[in-house]
Amino acid sequence: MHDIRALRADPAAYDAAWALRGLPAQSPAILELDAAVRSFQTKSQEAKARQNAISAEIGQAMRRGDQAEAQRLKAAVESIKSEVASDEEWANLQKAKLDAILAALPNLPARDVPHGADEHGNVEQRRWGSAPIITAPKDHVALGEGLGLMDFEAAARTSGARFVFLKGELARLERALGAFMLDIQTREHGYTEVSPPLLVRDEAVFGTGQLPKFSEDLFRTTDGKWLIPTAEVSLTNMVLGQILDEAELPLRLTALTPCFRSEAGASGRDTRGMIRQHQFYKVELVSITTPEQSQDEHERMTGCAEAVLKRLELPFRTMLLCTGDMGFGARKTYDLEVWMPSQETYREISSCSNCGDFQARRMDARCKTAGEKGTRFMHTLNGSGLAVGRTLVAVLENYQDEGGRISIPTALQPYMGGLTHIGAAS
RNA sequence: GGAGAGGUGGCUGAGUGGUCGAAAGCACCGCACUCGAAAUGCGGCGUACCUGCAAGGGUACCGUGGGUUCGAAUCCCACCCUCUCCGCCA
Repeated sequence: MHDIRALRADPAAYDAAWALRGLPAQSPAILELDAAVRSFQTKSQEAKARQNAISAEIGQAMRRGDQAEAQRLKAAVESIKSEVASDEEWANLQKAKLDAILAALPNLPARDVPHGADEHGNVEQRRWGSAPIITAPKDHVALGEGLGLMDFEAAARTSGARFVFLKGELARLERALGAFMLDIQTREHGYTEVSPPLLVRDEAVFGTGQLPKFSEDLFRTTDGKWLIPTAEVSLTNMVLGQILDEAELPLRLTALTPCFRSEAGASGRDTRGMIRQHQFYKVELVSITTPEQSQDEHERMTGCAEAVLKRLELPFRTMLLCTGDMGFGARKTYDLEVWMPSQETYREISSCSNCGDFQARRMDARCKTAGEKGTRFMHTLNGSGLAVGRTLVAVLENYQDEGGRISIPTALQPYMGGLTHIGAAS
């Protein structure tokens, strides 16, 4: 959500920032509605003040038993009443239009975000590790099915496209990865582990920005709740409507949860394999900070995500997303992309965003210093640390050998009961 | 799912149609007293928005949204949430 007062003060800056995201100028329509809202609000409030004054007089007349005077005043208030009602109705109507526009407009990019129309404008920040040398690498589907531990056909029968059954060591590998990541983030990076609700209400999904614009990307239950597309929704909304003491910040929260996405706009993309599923596990990182802390926290969080890939010895690169490729709520985003040997390319495995006060305004989540007057909106950040499904794919592909066996990354072996390989014994 | 109770300011808790944005207590802030502190006394102490150069003025908010009324924390309707008991259940 946007600060209408800041927009009023410098509409050109807003239009310029939205232009970087490919949007036409928004401020003329917004300012016109805003002016209409305020003029009718002022009118109705002034009329209401007159009405309240007369109502008080009626009270006094009734008290001293002057029925005639009371009746006279009641008649006098009639016309004011209808005036109040019509002005108020019109103000509310314009306000609703204004809110609808503001709620659907994306966050403004931070100043240091590179300009660009799409992913080609993203800028590589750093690169870690080197691609393993594998002759004729198989993709994770061939590997998983070859091991007899990955079954897309059975999943299609039970659930349709974009689902999978993992079995045996692969099911365990998924569980191991989740636990491994969670342990790193909680024990080494100071995040508090949370087990959050997977179903949330409209307010929560509005707060993080998936509603009202992106409802078609989500699954909805018959009683009107939403399956979370990421634990970001549950975790960030823990502060919905709250006022926190700044001394408590930053809040660092992490959760391992399933994520549910309809992938409505992605038909035909990544149809093969586990890259793009309706359901996947992810370890999410969320930080709630003061306005001063969020920039440093963003770098820190990105490092927390990178640490997992380093520990697993998976080659990756860190990209700074350009203005045209960022998500709705983000001011600045780093994507982590892991090397996928079968595709000979890097694929997104984590996305770390600083949302500034954008989500906090939508959630009405504020902070204050104890003893001081006034509140400020918090800053919120979220990042994957990491997407478990895609990490599993990356492990399979990067750790395969010619025979289709998978060696287990050293750091992960304790989580696999000491197992060193999946596949034929050696 | 059935029956009942209830949601008031940072907290406890009064208030069932008129000067209630809301008693009182606690907490907090300032001042006085004190060498200092405690205790005590006095004063202050919500949020958002509109308007105004400012001082100030105004509107709204007692779970949420509607309604009745000249006037609603108080009456009516719907919804949300919490608690108790019964049933069912991982």
